[in-house]
Amino acid sequence: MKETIRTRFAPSPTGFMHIGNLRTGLYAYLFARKNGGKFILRIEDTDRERKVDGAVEMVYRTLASAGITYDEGPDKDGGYGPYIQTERMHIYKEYAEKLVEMGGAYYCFCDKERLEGLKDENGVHTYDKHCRNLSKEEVERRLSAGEPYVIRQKVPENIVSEYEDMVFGKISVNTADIEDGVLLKSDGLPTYNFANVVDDHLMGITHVIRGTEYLSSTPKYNLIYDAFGWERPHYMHLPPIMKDATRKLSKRFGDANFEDFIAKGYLPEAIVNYIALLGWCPKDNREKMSMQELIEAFDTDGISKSSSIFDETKMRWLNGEYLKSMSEEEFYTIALPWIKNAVGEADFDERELAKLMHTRVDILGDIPEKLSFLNKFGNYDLALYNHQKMKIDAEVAKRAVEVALIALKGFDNWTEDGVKERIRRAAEESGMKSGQVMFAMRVAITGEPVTPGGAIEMALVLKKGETIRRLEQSLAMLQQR
RNA sequence: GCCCUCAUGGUCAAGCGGUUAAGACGUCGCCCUCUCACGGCGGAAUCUAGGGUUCGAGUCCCUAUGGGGGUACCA
Repeated sequence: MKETIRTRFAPSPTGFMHIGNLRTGLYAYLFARKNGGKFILRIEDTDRERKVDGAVEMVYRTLASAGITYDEGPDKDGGYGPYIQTERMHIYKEYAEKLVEMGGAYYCFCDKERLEGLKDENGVHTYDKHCRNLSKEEVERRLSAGEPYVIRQKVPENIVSEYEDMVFGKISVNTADIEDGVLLKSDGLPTYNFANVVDDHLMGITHVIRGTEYLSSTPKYNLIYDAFGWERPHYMHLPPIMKDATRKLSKRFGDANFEDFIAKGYLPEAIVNYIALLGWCPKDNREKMSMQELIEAFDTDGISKSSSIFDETKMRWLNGEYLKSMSEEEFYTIALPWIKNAVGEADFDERELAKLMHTRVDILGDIPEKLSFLNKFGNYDLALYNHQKMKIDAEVAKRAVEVALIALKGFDNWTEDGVKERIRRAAEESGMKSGQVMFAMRVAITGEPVTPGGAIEMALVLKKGETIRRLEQSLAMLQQR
């Protein structure tokens, strides 16, 4: 029987979840789901210095919002727990000692000063294996004398350690380039590397999916698996997501985290969809895909080896596609809070506003700016009336605005057809083109060069009273020039 | 320094020894049109460089260059 695939996502709770991190989790999730396996969440919180309060909750919230569900985790026991690293602390020492017994590691009593002295001209130091061959007796003696120690990995000398990465292919490193790294620190806690290997093994992880920063150190981890006599997992290393050609997306790049994008008015599905495409391409080149479609299409083959640059412009577009594919009702529901926020106390028809916004925004955060004309009207530049193609300028506009004002002042059928027809007739009667009148009217009642809709739409949204008031004010401005 | 690794338009990318080198975003132009947007149509723009291998190389090999990562009692 084929083994059940188990992948894990192991974030450190050091703040918000950034996009690169989330993508790693997403791929691990997709791979597990695609292959009918299990996806496990493990919290790696051993770095007490960088630990941030509330960050674990943030991980839960982000995954839930992104639609990434896990089968096992801190709050979902699957029999391989605990799933929080600090709760597993007792395990590592035991395994480190066991490894010493098995000959894969050794006690080291070298102090900081000695280690410092090992640095070469580049400030890089490589441990000289000073304690590697201490006699059993000496180790016992020093241990019982209470000397501080660490446990180091006993890396086999001069062999080539290699493995087959699922995206990068064969990776091989000569052990001469691998130092006898610390597995257990002098405070009795494991180093990340060691904790990772032990946890992955104990949790039955079959496929380790993580960033390329571990690509070249994986042979070292494999040697630990070997020393324990454990089966090595499969590895899938993912290239980084960059901010630009030379800089990785980092937590310092403020907007690169999930929550901020949500706050800017992005849809979680769109973010997930976009990041899925950063570094992976489905066989059929589809772009807009639901989570279910991503799961079905996901394949290791389509994963790229080179890093990719995060392009918010494209994510905006994708988000816009999601918005546009919504029904009027759906869009209204999610846009309402943003519209309310833009409109404030003023009384406008939010459904109409939602309709106007639907095809005009890529992200919900664009709404307030697009609706600013509702509550803001005052002196504007009369040059706005210049439009060559419409054959119009302020002089022509004066007549046009007057025509519109007269036509609408006593008019009560304030509907799209009603107002439109009225303006059309009035234009005709005055010998002007209806386009000219509408153009001028639109500017006259908004004071904006660009508006989310034409004169009629603006008039309907502003309602009669405000429309007339603005027409009068604009006419006065035009007459005074 | 040493080790690992990557390299197709501005960006994401397809390509798997023979292609007019896809597609998408962006950009530019046109159409639609009361501005904008939506929608439709069209254009410009890419194989880092040099050596091999081969009848033939974006595709395979080597070198250089550039980028990323590692080289910690960080993760």
